[in-house]
Amino acid sequence: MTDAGKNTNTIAAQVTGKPTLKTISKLSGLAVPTVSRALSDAPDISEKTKKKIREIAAEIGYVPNRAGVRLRTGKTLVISLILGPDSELMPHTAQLIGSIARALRETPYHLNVTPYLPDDDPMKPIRQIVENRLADAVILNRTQADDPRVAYLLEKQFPFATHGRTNMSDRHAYFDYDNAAFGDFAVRHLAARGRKCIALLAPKQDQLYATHMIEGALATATDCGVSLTVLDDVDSDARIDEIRAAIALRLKDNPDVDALITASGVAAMAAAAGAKSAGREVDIFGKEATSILRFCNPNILTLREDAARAGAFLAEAVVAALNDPLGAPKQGLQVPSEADFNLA
Amino acid sequence: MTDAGKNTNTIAAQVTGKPTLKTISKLSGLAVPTVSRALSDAPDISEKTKKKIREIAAEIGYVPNRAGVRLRTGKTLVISLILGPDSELMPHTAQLIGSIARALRETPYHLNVTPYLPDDDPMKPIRQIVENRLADAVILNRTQADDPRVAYLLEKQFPFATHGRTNMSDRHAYFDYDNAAFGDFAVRHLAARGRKCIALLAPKQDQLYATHMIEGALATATDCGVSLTVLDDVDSDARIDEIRAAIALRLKDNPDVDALITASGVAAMAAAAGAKSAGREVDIFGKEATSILRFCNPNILTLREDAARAGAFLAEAVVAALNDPLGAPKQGLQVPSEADFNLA
DNA sequence: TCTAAAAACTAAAACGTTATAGATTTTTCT
DNA sequence: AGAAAAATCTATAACGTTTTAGTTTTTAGA
Repeated sequence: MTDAGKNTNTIAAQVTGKPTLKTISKLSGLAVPTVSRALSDAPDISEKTKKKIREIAAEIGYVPNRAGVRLRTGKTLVISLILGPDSELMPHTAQLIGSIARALRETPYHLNVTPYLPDDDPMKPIRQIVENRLADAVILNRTQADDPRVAYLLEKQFPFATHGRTNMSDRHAYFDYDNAAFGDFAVRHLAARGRKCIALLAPKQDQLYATHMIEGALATATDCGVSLTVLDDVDSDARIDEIRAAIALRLKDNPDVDALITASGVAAMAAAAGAKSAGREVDIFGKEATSILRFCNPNILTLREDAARAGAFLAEAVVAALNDPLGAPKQGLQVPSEADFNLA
Repeated sequence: MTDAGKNTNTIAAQVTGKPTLKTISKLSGLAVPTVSRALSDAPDISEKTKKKIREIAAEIGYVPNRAGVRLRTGKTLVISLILGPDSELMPHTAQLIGSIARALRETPYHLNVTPYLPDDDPMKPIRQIVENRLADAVILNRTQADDPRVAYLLEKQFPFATHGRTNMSDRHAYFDYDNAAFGDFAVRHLAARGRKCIALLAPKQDQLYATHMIEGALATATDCGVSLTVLDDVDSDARIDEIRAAIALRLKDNPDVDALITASGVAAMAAAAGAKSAGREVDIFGKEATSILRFCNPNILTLREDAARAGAFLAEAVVAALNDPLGAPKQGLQVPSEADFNLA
């Protein structure tokens, strides 16, 4: 009744099924390519036409069919996050994933998770993605200094960004925690608390983050006039019980150590337990994602690593690389600040 | 030199670019649709032809182009995991994601992560996926008893599986932790330790998992002859400091309580802190994902919730639903066992 | 006013797949 | 052997998009 007098119903009402370019084409009387070019703001379409087409598209809620785009252009509109088995155990991985996915919502890209197993070749998922064009870009979660995946992606000129630096970092987008600044901060703080003999827990493998941490810590230790030992045969990525046992042993070997710096919250916890079992009273300074340690073991000093920020940055970096393949890769560091610090 | 005498190079060597059905068609002398039907094991292709085509496909490493399939069939080969903002804070979310993705590797499906924000309408991502066919199925991470997303998906007959039961659970695939058994286990264990007056920490909202926990705990409490109080105005999902404060208050109100059951590891930790600040000596029994509490606070009793198993199950369940839409939905419960138990 | 140039639009083709309907070959039956 | 039936294969078309190479229309220039 209400619109009985009108001979033109709303455009939207005339549409049945999911709208396509063809729908808009019929509605506007213009050819399909014209509609396509209008929506992509091509220069050879008049402003008047563009406006009309955009209006119709908005009214009927046109959304491009991804399969069509993908088939025609070869672009997948997918960004793949490569997840190693250790990633799943890191407390901040979920935040990383969530924040990447959330940032990508502002873009046409969707986030895809590609896992590999401990006994898998880490190259396999990457190669599959590149060779079968399963994604337009990838994000690597935990990189090593000399990461073969990074070398491969660089060689193939496949867009990517990494969480963690590598030896090839000048050539790719990354986000990393500033572990040198962390080392500095930790040593400075421990020195201010009157500690004189600090030990730093480093992984067995030659990891770049450990290198940075050690560099930062060593420089500041010299500065502050405290001693710094690197316990470099303890694997921070090892199981918590192993770390505890190793720490206890090391403390016995180093009777003067009165403070410990660790690379993760889990290691900090293990260190606290190890110190306790060795009957030693030491300060522990760790880096953690959740700031739950403050609660669980208030004697542990921590700096918070912001996974959400990392994810948002990586998403932006990788999209920037896609939009401008020749531009300089976006690189970010989270410099720890007082605000990230959990006082004991 | 080595193969100079051969007039037939390997087939693979003749192929340039990414192989398609057309490539196989040319190589085999058969029409493209024949190749397609052979690879999909259609009944009207001879075994001899199938064998030949499969061999060629294997040799040149043919992988179907997803865009082609998607455009033609409407199938996306994507399964989407819906991630709420709270999911990111749960310690087992990363494991859940990883295990789903890993299980899907055995299938043609890829895992896609779709997040929503605290102030977003939780229905929005679901509606987008269903309306724009962005995935063939979805997995919901944390469901409420009366989840509107579940109602919507059921109405639309869109395939899905949930992590956590709902009021409509008989009609959809799910995996859940058996919280009734957890309640039973916890009460039984605490009673065996000589505790007489147990309090159970339940969320403010009417959550199904809490209902189950309470049911299980109550029944067993009667059985064991211990008293059980439900502290039902404490939100287990609240911030850790709030829980601590609330617990401390509640303990003062209930001077006889000598044990606490919580739904999560975080809550258990908060409860431990609350008990301490109230100057009370109580047993804490919680459910956790990482079994790190045993290390961090060895006084907390926990049962381990296996997120990896949940993920694997959900992946299988959702693929089963896609393969057989009319079949009975797959439903799984993780029944806690002694093996999952961390002794104090 | 007529022509040349610029602007605005369109026709056709292609990306890789699969469904439908039809064509060919082979087998079976009388 | 010939016809009918069964088995096997193929031609065509379509999914929705964008690119290329036009074609038509408008504007500018003389």
